[in-house]
Order: sequence, then structure tokens, then C-alpha cells
Amino acid sequence: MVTLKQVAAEAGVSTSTASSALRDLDIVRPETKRRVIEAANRLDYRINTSARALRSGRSDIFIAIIPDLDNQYYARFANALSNALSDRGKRLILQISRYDGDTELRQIRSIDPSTCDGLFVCSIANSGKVLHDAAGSIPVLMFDDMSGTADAYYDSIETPGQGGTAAAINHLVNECGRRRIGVVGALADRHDDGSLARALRTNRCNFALQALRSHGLADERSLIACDWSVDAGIDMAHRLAAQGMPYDALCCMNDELALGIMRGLAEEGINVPDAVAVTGFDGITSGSYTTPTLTTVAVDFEGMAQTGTAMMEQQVERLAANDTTPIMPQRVIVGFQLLKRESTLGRTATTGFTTRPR
Amino acid sequence: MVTLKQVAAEAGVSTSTASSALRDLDIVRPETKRRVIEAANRLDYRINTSARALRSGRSDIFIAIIPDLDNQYYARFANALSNALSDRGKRLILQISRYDGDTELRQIRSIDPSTCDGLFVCSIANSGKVLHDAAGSIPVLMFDDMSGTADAYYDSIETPGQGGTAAAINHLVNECGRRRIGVVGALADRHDDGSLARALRTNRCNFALQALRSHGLADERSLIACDWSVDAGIDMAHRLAAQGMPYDALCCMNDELALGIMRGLAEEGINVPDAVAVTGFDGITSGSYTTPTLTTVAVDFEGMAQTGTAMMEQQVERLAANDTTPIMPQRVIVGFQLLKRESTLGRTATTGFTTRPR
DNA sequence: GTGAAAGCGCTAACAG
DNA sequence: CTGTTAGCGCTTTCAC
Repeated sequence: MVTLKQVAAEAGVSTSTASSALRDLDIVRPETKRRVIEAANRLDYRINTSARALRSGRSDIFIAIIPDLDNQYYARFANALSNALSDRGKRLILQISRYDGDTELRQIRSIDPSTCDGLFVCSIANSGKVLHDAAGSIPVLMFDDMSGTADAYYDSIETPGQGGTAAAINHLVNECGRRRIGVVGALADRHDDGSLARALRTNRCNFALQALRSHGLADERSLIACDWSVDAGIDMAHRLAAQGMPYDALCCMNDELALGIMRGLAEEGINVPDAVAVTGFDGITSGSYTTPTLTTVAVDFEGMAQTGTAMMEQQVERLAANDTTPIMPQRVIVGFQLLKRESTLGRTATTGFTTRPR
Repeated sequence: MVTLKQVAAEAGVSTSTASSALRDLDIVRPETKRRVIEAANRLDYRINTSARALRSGRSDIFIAIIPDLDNQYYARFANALSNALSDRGKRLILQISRYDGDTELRQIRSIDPSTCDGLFVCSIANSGKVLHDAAGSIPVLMFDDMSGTADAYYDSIETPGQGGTAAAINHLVNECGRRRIGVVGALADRHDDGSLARALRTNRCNFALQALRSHGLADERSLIACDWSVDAGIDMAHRLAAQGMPYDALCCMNDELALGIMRGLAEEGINVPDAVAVTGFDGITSGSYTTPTLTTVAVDFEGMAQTGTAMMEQQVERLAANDTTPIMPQRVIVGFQLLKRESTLGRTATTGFTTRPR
């Protein structure tokens, strides 16, 4: 293996100069820099990142803990995050928690700071406080932290629950003329304090209800408790059909659930959107080619990843500079776009069926 | 940060003994081992992996280069691979090549062996030879190596092109009574030698044609050139419809393509499977909840990942042991299961539409 | 079985 | 601007 020492010898400089040159520090004369770089190329030198990390304390490696890549939401997220980091010369290790809070904690505890500059966590079970105890001094950025605003430990990025559900509900009411709208995806509480209200407060359902209320359309039947999964959606569609389908629109809290709902309704022979309009949330790709295509709140995954890496970088800098001035954890809400497709608009006569709404 | 030195002090042993104890080497007395482990737990010691990698030459980190995680096939693959490695105490870095052969090579060249014990590559553009030049001494395992058997440089794992397409074709012929079967997904050649025959020889289309031939159903119209993507599938469906749909079944070379075909056929008002039966290949999740659900050759992703990590481990051992005895690269073909669903069977009268074929 | 010492390849501190 | 020196935390000889 070619070492820095050999490159330095080849270029006729000392190892420290070679090191500085390859890191493009300004203290090296351009001419010297060039000689070193050429020598490195000639020898096909590759830096030993372990040695660098050991000495400098920075590995340029980050870890993302994600429930499952078979869920398209997380897959797109991981994709965007990996690309965003890659564009900045950093690498991403993926750890799959399999939707298990304990696995997640175990994975975090096994991380050593020397090979991980920072941690991105999509937790479905652990609060910032719990993560903090496990992560120690490692910078952490959370995504859709559901543990409440009062005890925010870390910077976090949120999907646009308020704006997104409002846009979906407005669309259903104003453009589709729906009045009996169900909000599908209320979560059974999974938090320690056992209060359903608390979990709800911080999640999309609550915002959707607010939006319904603003139209004077909220009642005790507005909220439908349901897991955010395809299978749960299918089951729920059958259950609602058995009740005579008391809704003319179902505003689903994520796309997988919405696609399950659509499948279940198809099995029941209930037409979407004529009998029931359906909206999703996330903007995963498969909603663009199902029949009917799914109207959904498309989250800006790339923006989420860009912002996330930028925020993370700040934290890393702060840590490196030993800056311990207390700061408030930031919360950033990412952008979205309401994609109006067939599950609310139908196959419009003018466009027929020949263009694919994206 | 707690170092091994501190753990050793706490346990009242030397650092080397502490090191051996924590690595569970047999040379340490059980009693001593216990003391060291307790000390480590007490201090919440986490090994500095950079230092370990620098000294030992092993990082327990692997890299997978994958075209895109928004493609469900690769997402499931990455998921399975990450889990398989995780189960063995190893980590996976994901690099997204964005379907670009040059990006892929650049990523491989930037890898340094000290932080990467081995490389998993899903290449869509580079042959084993080209990868070999870029990867140097790093162990590599390829997935669906399309560069031909003659110049195999690395161990590889293949999806079951022959068995899978044969199963799909047999199903279409014997159980669905189809005779005018199109094989969708012939690839334009992307290899250096410019021979279409070469790329074909090694891909699924060829095996599908073989299967058709065995039923006496192959002719010059059997093969339909088409990209393996949703959009290409939609376009192709329209094009075939414009030709009066000369097929009663379309055997698609992957699921995304098949789902695109189904979407396009729906736009054309062509019923699946009554007018045209459709089969896919891969077994991605969304085929289980589209309407109709997709009959497909479901690849054993977990088996693929398990076998892959095992084969990789062998290579790593060989390298560590400096075993240079020449060996033939292995090729392993993973298992599959033909999932018979609505896109070929229809919504059977008995089960109605109430159960979801998985 | 255990400890002392050397050193993996690099960067940071300082001297020139 | 460049070189010398020290040492990051660990594993690996090799004595004992």
C-alpha cells in the first residue's frame, strides 16, 4: 500500500508538507502543491482514512438509523441523504432498526465517535432525551421527532404536517366538493406517558383535524385510528365498506396507507374518486403509476437531505471548535407540493388517460 | 473519551491483556476476562475503531455501490445486505452511483482499503475487469454481473434468470393458456464490444426466449426492446396498443417495467389479465397491492444477502491469510418463487376480491 | 497468562 | 513556506 511517506519522497518534500498539500491548505506554495498531487497520482496514492480519523478525530463518515428500506419513504430519504453527503465528500453508513426502539438504542450505543462524525435518526419509538443518553457527545439530527417540543434535545427536521394536510383537505373540500372527510392514520400512543393526546398533538392527524375544523367539517367521526401501512389500509377499507362507507373522502397520513386503502376499496368495488376520494402524504414513487394515481403531499426529500446535512455540518463544526455556548435546538419544516392526481380528480375527460400525472 | 488504557487500569491489567480480553481471545483466563469486561462496562468504554483498523488492517466496514434506492429492487437488496452484515457485527456504507458507470468508478477509486474490508457492486455499466482495475486489492462481490462468463474476475451472485423466466413462461402457457407471448425488456447493448448478442446472452431475455422456444412459441416478434423502468413500460403499453396489441401475454423482465406496462394498459382500457396477462420479475412489494396485483418471480433477497456476505467473508479471510492460490470465481444463482397473482389469474370467483395474494 | 514495547499512517504543534 | 517531532488508541510481537 502506498503511504503518504512514499508520496512525500516521490515529490521530494516532507510528509507534513505532503499532507498539507493534499488537503489543499493555503500554507503550501502552489508549485509544491502541484508536485505533491502529481506524485500522489503517479503512485495511485489513497489516504488511509483510519489513520487520518485517529489523528484528526474526524472520519467524514455519518450514520443514519432508519426503520426499513423496504418502506419507500425511508428509501427515498436514505437515497437523498446519501447523495447529499456524497456531494460533500462524506459517506453514509446505514443501520436498519427494523422499527424496533431497542435495536435502535443498541445500534446507537455501539457507535464509537471516532468513526462517526454524526448521527441521523428516524426514530419511531425513542425520544430525543433517550437518544441523547445513548449517543453521548455525538451530534444528532432527528427527523420527524415525535417526542414533543418541550423537551427537544436535538435539531430536527419535520415533514410539513400542518401545511401538507391543510393543502390536502382544502383540495378535497374546495376542488372536489367533499364534505364527509375521514382522516386516516391516528396513532395509538407509543410513548411512555401513555397520553394519546400528546402523541396526537405532534402528529399530522392533529393538523388535518384543524384543517377540517376550519371548514366546519370536523366531528367525532373525523379521526380514524389506523397503522401507517399498506396492510392496515387494506383492512381499514374493508371495515369502512362494512359500515356502509360513511365518508366521501379519506385523507391518509401517508402514502403506503393510502395505497392500501385504494387497494382495499378496489377489492370492495368502491370507485376512487367517484365514491371516495383518497389523498396520501409523502410522495413516494409508486403513487405515480398505480391505477388510479394517488393525489399526495409530496415532501421535498432532496431539500430535507440538503438542509439536514447543512445543519449537521454546523453541529460538527461547533463540536470541533469546542463551542459550548448553549443554543436552542432548531426545528426546520421542509417544503412540499400537493400533487393532484386521479385519486381525487379522476380521469379527466380532456386529458383522457394518456398522460401520466406525476 | 474512555480509552483501553483506562479500562486496563480500572481492571488492574495491562492494555494488551485488556485488548485480548475484550476480543475474547482464549489466551486470557476467564476470571481476568470477566474483570476487564466489567471494567469496560463500568466506564462505558467504546473501542476506537479507527485505531483498531489502523493497527489490524480490518475495519469491519463494507461498501455497497448501488444505482438508486428509489428503485425498490435495489432498496430491498440494500436492506437485506445491511441487515445481513449487521447480524455479523459489520457495517455497510452505501454509495449511490445514480446509474452512472463513471460515478461508480470514481467512487470505487476513492475507496481506501483501510476503511473498507470489501465491496459489493451492483453495476449496470462496468465489467468485472474494469472494476478490478479500479478496486485494486479490495475484495469485490458482484451482483448480476452482465459482463460475460468468460472473463469473470470476481465472485458473483445472479438472480435466477433461467429458472425464473421459465417458471413465468410455463405459467402463462400451461395455466393461463396464452400463446402470443411477448418478452418485454430486451436491452440495447451498453458494452464496449458493441454486440447486442453478447449482452443478450447473459440476460434474462435470452432465457425467456429459450423457454418460449421450448413451447414452440418463439418467433421474430417475441422480443420487445424496452428499458427496465416504469416510464418505459407505460410508453410501450401505448405503443403496443397502437399496433392493435398483438400479444395475449407480456412477460416483463422486471417489476417496475411490468407495473408501468399495467399502468399503460389501464390507460388504454385494456384489461389485465383478460386481454393481456402480465408477469414481472423481482418481487418488489408494490406489486402486491396494485390493482391488479402482479404475478412475479420473487427473488430471495435475504438469501442473496446471506450468501453474499458469506462469500465475501471467505474472500476477506483469504486476503488476510495471504492465500494467493488461484481460485475460480464462483457464481451463485439465488432462489426464487413464482407468486401467482391477479395479473395472470384474475380475480378468481371463489376467493372474490377479499384476500390479498402476497 | 500476562506485560512491556513497538509502531500502524497520519496530522498538529512548533521550530526553522 | 517547509521540516522535525510527537503521538492519536489500538494490536502485535516477544519476553517473562
